[in-house]
Amino acid sequence: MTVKSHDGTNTATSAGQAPGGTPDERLASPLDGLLGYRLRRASMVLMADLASVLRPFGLSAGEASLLILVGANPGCRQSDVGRALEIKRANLTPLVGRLKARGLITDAPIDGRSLSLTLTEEGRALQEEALTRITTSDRAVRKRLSMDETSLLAALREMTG
Amino acid sequence: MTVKSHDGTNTATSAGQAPGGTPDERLASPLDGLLGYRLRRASMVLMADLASVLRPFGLSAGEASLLILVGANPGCRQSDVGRALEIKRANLTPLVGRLKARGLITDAPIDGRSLSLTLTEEGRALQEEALTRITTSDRAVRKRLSMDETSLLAALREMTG
DNA sequence: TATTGTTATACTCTATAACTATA
DNA sequence: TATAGTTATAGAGTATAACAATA
Repeated sequence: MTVKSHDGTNTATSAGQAPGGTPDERLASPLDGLLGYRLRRASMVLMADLASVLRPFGLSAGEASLLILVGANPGCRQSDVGRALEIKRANLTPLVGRLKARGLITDAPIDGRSLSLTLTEEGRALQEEALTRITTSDRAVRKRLSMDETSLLAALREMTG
Repeated sequence: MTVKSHDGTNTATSAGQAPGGTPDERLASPLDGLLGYRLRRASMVLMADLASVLRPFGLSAGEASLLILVGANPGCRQSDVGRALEIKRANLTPLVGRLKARGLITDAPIDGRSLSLTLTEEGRALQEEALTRITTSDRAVRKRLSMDETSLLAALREMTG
C-alpha cells in the first residue's frame, strides 16, 4: 500500500486502485508527527464544533469570547479585555460595536479615554446560555479522549507563553 | 486582588493599582478551562514560531506543508495532497502555482484531468532544509513540556476525526 | 454522473498606520 | 511620553459557485 522511500524513487504506488472506484491514495505525512501541525488540526476541529454551537446564537467565536469575558468581569476595561483575549485594539472596536448594537453590552467611560464594559440583562442571559452549551460541547470532546484532561490542559497552558 | 462574584455585583476591584503605573487588571477567564480555547491559543503560539522559522525560506505555512507532503510523496496527485492537508481545490491551485513559479515543484498530467506533483532538485533541497528547521523548532517546544510528548500527540490525534 | 483543476469572488480574521484625546 | 479608542486599509486564509475537460 504505502512504500517508504529512502532513495526518493516513486513512493506513491497505485495500490488501493479499486476497479470502478477512486484511488484515494493514502499519503505519507511527516507532518503527522509534528506537535504544531497536530495542534492546528485539532484546533480547527474544535473551532468547527464551536462554530456550530454558536450558530443558533448568532455569535462568532470572537464575539462569544468577548461576551464571556465581560460576563465574568463586569465593568472591566475594554483595553484589558483586548489584552486578555489577544485581540488588537483596532479589531476590538468593531467587535464591541456589534454586541452593543445588539443590546448585549453597554459601555461607560472610566477616565475619558478608557471604557468599562458590562453585559445588559439580555447579554447576560445569552452569555449564560452560550457558555453552558460551549462547556457541554467541550466536555463531550474530552470524554472521547483516552488521556487525562487535566494534564492535557496543563501541557497546552505551558505552550502559551 | 481578584474577587469571585456569585451575585454579579462588581467583580473587578481596582486592586493592583500601583501609583504612577498602569492598572493592568488580571481578568477572570472561564475560557482558560476550555480545551478548545487552550488549543487555539497554543496553536497560535506554535504557528507564530513556525512563521519565524519559515520566513528565511520565503515560505508560508501552507506552502511549506505542501512542499513537505509532495517531498514525501513524489508523483502524488494534487487532489490527494489537497485532501491530506484539508486544503480545498480552489485554494490549492494558487498555492501550487506559486511553488511552480519558484521552480520548486513540477507537475505532469496523469490522466488528462489529474496532475502529479514532484519536487525539483531545488525544491527538494529547500524542503529538506525547511523540514529540518521545523522539526528542530518543534522538538524545542516539546522539551519545555512537563508531560510525555507521545501521549500528547496521541490525544491531539484523537480529536482529529 | 462524479471527479479534477481552474477562475472569480466573498467573507472572516488579523495586522498596520495614522489620528484624536486623555493620563 | 505612553495609553485608549477609533478609523481606514491591507493582507492572509478560507469558503462557495460556476465552468471545462475528463473518467
